[in-house]
Amino acid sequence: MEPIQDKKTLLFESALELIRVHGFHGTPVSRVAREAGVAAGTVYTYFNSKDEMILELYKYVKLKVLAEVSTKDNPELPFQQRFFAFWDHLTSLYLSKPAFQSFMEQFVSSPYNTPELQQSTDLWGAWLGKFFEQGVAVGALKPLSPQILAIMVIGSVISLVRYLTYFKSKTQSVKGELTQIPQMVWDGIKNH
Amino acid sequence: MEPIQDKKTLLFESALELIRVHGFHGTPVSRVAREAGVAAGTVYTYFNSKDEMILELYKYVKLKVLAEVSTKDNPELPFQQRFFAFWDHLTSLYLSKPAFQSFMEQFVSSPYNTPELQQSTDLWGAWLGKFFEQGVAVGALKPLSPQILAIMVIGSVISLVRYLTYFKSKTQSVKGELTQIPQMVWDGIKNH
DNA sequence: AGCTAGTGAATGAACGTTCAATCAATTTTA
DNA sequence: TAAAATTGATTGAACGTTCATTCACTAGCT
Repeated sequence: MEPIQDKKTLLFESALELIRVHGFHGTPVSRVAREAGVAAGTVYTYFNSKDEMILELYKYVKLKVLAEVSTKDNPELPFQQRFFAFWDHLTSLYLSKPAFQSFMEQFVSSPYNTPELQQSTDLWGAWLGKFFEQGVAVGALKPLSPQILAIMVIGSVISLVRYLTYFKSKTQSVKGELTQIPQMVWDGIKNH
Repeated sequence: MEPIQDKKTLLFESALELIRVHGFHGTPVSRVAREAGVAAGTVYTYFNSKDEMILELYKYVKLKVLAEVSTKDNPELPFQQRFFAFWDHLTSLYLSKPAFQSFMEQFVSSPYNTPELQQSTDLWGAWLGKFFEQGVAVGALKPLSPQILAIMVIGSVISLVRYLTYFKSKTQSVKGELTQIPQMVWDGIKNH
């Protein structure tokens, strides 16, 4: 846990956790404020509206994910190794911060998300694009557009994490097999 | 389009479309009623609460998906062929009924969804399980648990459909490559 | 003193839900 | 058969609550 920097971050973290449990509509602004230790009105010195807060929260989380994954990537390594590391980092990030995963999923499937928003400058998307581009460039990946490759990979990570979240109990039997998922994805996207 | 059977179905369809556009919270019961051509109070002769309506809607949609996909499956065919047909049917169902896809995504990532609900009897999940089991049994798929295989496949379908929904314009460049996604998934899960 | 940040009670709109009244259809009675 | 009674679905105005947002006021800092 990094130290809380400013009040905005405090509000973000408070909102994240509440939204994970209760969803957007189930988390009143007043509650976000209270959990963050401030009064309801204070939220409006940092955001113009609840909607704006949620939009900024989305950008905040995306940046955090980018920071985590990009820092741990080592472009010197052979691409296959980078891929498995990437998979691992993203999966464990989501598993260790369930509020990230939950919020992102809720957000992208909500009316907050629009084609315009998705196409606006998106550092995480850009980083992903470059990552898979490099994989293609060095001949490790099938010569497909980075977007298509990202679809494959991110989709599987999300499904896997969701599965683990909803079937915590049942997973004893299949836990051993879970490590095979990145291998399968790799088999699907690798060249030859 | 099948003819509208009863008022419940009418309410379901009305709710589906409204939720697709405005989300759960953005669609008041009164609006669902109005679009269905009934008064607000009428909704409560069919459902005990808005929440209950949404839970039933979830089951309704899952059954529709199951009906569509299972009817079109032909167990006589070689498994690889069944797999590509399955992929195709599920993808085009979601693309042709955006409200299905949108509602299901919103639902599963919302607080409505619980581990208990996911583990309660689920015909669609059961059908999927059997489908992939058969693939393993005939030696077409890697010997993994059906759940794991389902994660891989469904995850990619969802990501693909979501991508197409949010990047309608950009897809000209990559559209040709999209057909390669099921092929990649197949490469990942097939035996040897 | 002046300024900024923070407070939290107050406001008003929106929403889920209720319920007395209405209506259409069906059954009973004469 | 015709009138009367019964039934149950439907209506929509009204209720109570919740919540986002505002704002007059306060606290703390320089």
